[in-house]
Amino acid sequence: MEDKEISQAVIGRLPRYFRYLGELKDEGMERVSSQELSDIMRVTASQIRQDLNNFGGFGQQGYGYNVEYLYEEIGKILGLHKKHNLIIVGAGHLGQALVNYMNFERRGFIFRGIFDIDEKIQGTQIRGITVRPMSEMERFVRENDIDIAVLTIPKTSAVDVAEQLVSYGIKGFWNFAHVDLHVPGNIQVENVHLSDSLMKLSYNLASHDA
Amino acid sequence: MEDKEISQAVIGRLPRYFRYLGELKDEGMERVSSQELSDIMRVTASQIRQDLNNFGGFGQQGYGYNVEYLYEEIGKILGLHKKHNLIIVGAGHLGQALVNYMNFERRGFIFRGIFDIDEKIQGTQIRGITVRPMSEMERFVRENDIDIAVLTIPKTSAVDVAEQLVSYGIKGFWNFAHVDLHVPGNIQVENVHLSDSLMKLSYNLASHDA
DNA sequence: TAGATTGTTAATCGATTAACAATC
DNA sequence: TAGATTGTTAATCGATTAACAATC
Repeated sequence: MEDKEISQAVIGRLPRYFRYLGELKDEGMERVSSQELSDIMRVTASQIRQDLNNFGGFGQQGYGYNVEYLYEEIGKILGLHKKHNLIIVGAGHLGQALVNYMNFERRGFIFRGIFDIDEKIQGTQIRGITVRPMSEMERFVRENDIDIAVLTIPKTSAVDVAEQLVSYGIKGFWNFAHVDLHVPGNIQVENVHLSDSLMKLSYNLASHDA
Repeated sequence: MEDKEISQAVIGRLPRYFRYLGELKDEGMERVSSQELSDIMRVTASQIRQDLNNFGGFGQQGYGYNVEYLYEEIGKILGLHKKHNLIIVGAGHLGQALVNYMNFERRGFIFRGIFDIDEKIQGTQIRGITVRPMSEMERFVRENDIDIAVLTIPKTSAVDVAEQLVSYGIKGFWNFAHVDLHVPGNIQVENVHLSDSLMKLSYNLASHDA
């Protein structure tokens, strides 16, 4: 979509800009300067302007940025104007928690199906969505235009399942399994490694006692 | 604990080293060179050596690194030899999922208490832990040597609750609320912003269609 | 000893910050 | 027009990679 490759450092900051602009919008704020946003978000004004200018000139000299416009534009950059069809693989506690969290749907990420190997929960429903056996996964993915698979399964099976899903046409993974997936370069993987996150906290707690 | 400040970039890579070394150890591998590890983990050997040397010389010229020793040392650096007492604030689906995930306890993160404002679930148990009212939180934190609070509450209350918890003596937050906490500099915050993560995936999917 | 591989210094690359001309 | 603030170039800072002497 864009010409030059944008660094992941910049992309990682976009959702936070989006969040703060959404809040300012809800507060009825009409315009904001990079300096004001800098004060609120505690990043440099320079970084804000540099980041935004990777995608175009959204501001106006002497005025600043229109809050609602910038909010909408960042939303588009993030692809939030597009709908995504998701499946969850692994209907354990975490998988259920994600299905039950409504805010993702508000942003266009729609849970279409849930799959699990456990026969005891197959056929049950989670927020109105039936838990299906893995054997139905291929057909379901192909017939329902699924582009994202959420992996909330043990790491032992995650790599294999991911490989299968790639062959079914999945384009992106939201991977909660504690393992690195190896997928072709055209497939996107976003990892959420909770234990890694907790270990970072642990390190920072320990090193602060110094 | 360490002399010079280590960058968060390095710290962020430690859990991944730890994970791979644990796997190699389980496979019975005795020694590993930075080059071998580089091939497996797909990072440069140079980066591995640089990262490790922030904390000391764990290897031996001509030999490489002893897998088990390095694994243990990184564990210590990450503070995993210390126990942490945790409370969960917010007993919704996500809070419950975290309590039910046993692997954190294996690493020394022990869930001691669960708190929620919803009277209907107060008194119920999640994996043997009673859900308590918020009014009991202060006493519980002080009497049970709680150092980490896991926030799985809506963002509207997270900032206030965090401020209270700081006054009760909490040292670190594992924050799943979609808001930035403002806490004193001696308090550690590790954020898990799931919707930010999903937005990054969305961006990368969209930009790949280009 | 010879070969292998670390620890560490130096070179490169990329990201952040500062500065300011362009312009609303 | 004068003031404000962007867009963008230049300077700085930090992180990554390369190279190699030290050494097991």
